[in-house]
Amino acid sequence: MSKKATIYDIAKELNITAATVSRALNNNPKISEKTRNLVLATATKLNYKQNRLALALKSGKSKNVGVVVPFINKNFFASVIRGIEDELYPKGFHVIISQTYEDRNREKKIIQNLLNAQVDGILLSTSFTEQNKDEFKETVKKSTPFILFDRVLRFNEISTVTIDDYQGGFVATEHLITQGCKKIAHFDVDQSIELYQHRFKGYKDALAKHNIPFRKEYVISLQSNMEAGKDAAKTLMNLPEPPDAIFSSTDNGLLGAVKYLQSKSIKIPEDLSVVGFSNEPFTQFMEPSISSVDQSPLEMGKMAAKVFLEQIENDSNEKVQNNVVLPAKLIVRKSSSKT
Amino acid sequence: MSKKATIYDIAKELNITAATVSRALNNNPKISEKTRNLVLATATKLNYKQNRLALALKSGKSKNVGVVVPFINKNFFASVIRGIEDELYPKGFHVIISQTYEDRNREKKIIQNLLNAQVDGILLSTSFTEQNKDEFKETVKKSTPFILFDRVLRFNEISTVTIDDYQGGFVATEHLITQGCKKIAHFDVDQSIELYQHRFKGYKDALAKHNIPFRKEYVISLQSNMEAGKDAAKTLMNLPEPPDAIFSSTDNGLLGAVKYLQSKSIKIPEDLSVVGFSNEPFTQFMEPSISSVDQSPLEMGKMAAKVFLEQIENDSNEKVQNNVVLPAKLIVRKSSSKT
DNA sequence: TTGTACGCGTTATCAA
DNA sequence: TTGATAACGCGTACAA
Repeated sequence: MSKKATIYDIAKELNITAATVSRALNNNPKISEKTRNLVLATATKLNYKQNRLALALKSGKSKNVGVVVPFINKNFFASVIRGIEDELYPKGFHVIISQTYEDRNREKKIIQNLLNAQVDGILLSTSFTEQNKDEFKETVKKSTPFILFDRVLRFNEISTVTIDDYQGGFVATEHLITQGCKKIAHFDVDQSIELYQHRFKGYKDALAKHNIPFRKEYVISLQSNMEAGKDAAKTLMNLPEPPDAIFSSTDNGLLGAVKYLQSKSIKIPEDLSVVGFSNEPFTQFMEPSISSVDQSPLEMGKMAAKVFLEQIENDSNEKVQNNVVLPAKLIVRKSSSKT
Repeated sequence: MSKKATIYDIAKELNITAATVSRALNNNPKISEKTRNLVLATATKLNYKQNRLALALKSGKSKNVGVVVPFINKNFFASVIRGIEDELYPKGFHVIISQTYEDRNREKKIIQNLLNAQVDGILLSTSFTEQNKDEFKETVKKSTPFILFDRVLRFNEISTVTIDDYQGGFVATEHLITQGCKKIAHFDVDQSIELYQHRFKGYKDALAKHNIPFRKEYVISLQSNMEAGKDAAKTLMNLPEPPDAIFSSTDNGLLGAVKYLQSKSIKIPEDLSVVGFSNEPFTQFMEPSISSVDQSPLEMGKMAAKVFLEQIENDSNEKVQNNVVLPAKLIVRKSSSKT
């Protein structure tokens, strides 16, 4: 058996026609029990396997979905993908992975590419921002369903899955206040990205609720990496009145800050309490362990997949838009537990 | 433009035939410059995009490769996948991800599934072991190229990409000896998996080279998780003569051990030095930071992809078997630096 | 240089 | 109940 068996091979074997074989294989009622069994028997005998490509071409459904993220090997995205896979694989879908490196041009190419591959849908965490929303819109105006997750842009026709970043920012900040902190700084990343806007707003509103004045010198925008975090911490501590807490929208930035503070013998949480965002794995193993807001990536992936499934079931005539917001859970650890 | 444009649409537009359009699009020399430009112009005008499915069915090449790993959201595998993607995407391949959860039955189904999808190759880290090598062989005896990486089984016709686990085990152990450790324990995981055999052998040979007697009570087999690591450390420390070092084949197991040792106020590295394996991200952020053997997952992914590419270029008549062994790099950190 | 005709593997429609 | 035929979108011998 050099070549793969087709329905023609099994038709020839039984002196019937391929159409009949196809019917037998697909549980079509219009066929005699006898020939069906015959077909099934020779199918296994010839080790026949359905060719998904042919089926896809014929049906117009490839049973593939594209998943596009900035980086595959970041814990958060890897876990989201896992959630998507978990949900979609049992339904017979294959997941095609691509990464953008946060490069918008690359993202456009990737989307085009996936569309050419006739994927049945695209789940993506975009690197486009409010500034280039229109450009993004152009590459998306297709009949193929798009689901945006985590890093999203809002359009009337496109479903999104996010966590409640506002609530996350609010709860984290309020927690620090409850611990007795009064001078709470904030690490922001990029206000042209919705989720950072929301975290920032949560922070501000929590301060306001507790009558703590907002000070703009306590807010630093930084890249999401250790070096930037170090610099930011340094800047803060050189202030005439340094903060007694940091709520960071990025765990990675916070990591750098913590390392810097420890090098300066500033005690965490006694001298300064910190809470991060993302619940990166390292946060729980550090000394002290770092409090962080969990984004439940697995659930987010599953939810994105579910929204996609609903979308393609719903007689595609009218698009159902669905904006799911998952809860954000603050995980309190030593870095913000003074008692 | 509700429907996607095909070559027929653009043919009709120009009153030529689809064949001519196809030629123009594929840089076929047998065509006049004039019609080519005409075709190209209307192609962009109609927003034509090649249907990969049809091409795949026609050519027998789907330009998809399957990647199968135990878990997507483990740092090591996520990074391998990233390496594969980095290498394959520029060559026009799409990467289809699947995870087995270390379930052999699931792995078999996944492979079948990918084969039905007509992937051009499968790169996988298998959950089959020496004991069920034959069963694995059966599901693989296909014309589709298979590349095994990290967790491999050896067959004459199948290429593999691994790191030098033996060398990793050897160097890690010798490093501990150099640091003055004389009673070096070993955390093993599963001797039916080749890579753990090799690490174990490296450990033993390093001891032998330095005339340190091998003690079998110093070797513990455990699951790759924190709880198991805790128990293992406890067992070791309750020995009449507890070790002064641990070389662990698993970072995760070692993590549990370190936590246990610290809870017992055993100082690392002063009282006991440790070296792990995998260079998991958390190892560098812990206090003390943990020495570990790096597996260069990115390179492994790239290499697996390269081996695959060679394989399909080579006029598939004779299979080229290629067993690549990447170097293992010991990363020395505080947990094994006494000076 | 261009057109005609066919096949890749399936399924769906119509006839028998 | 089964067979013949067309169609999905593309590339490519072969003929013109």
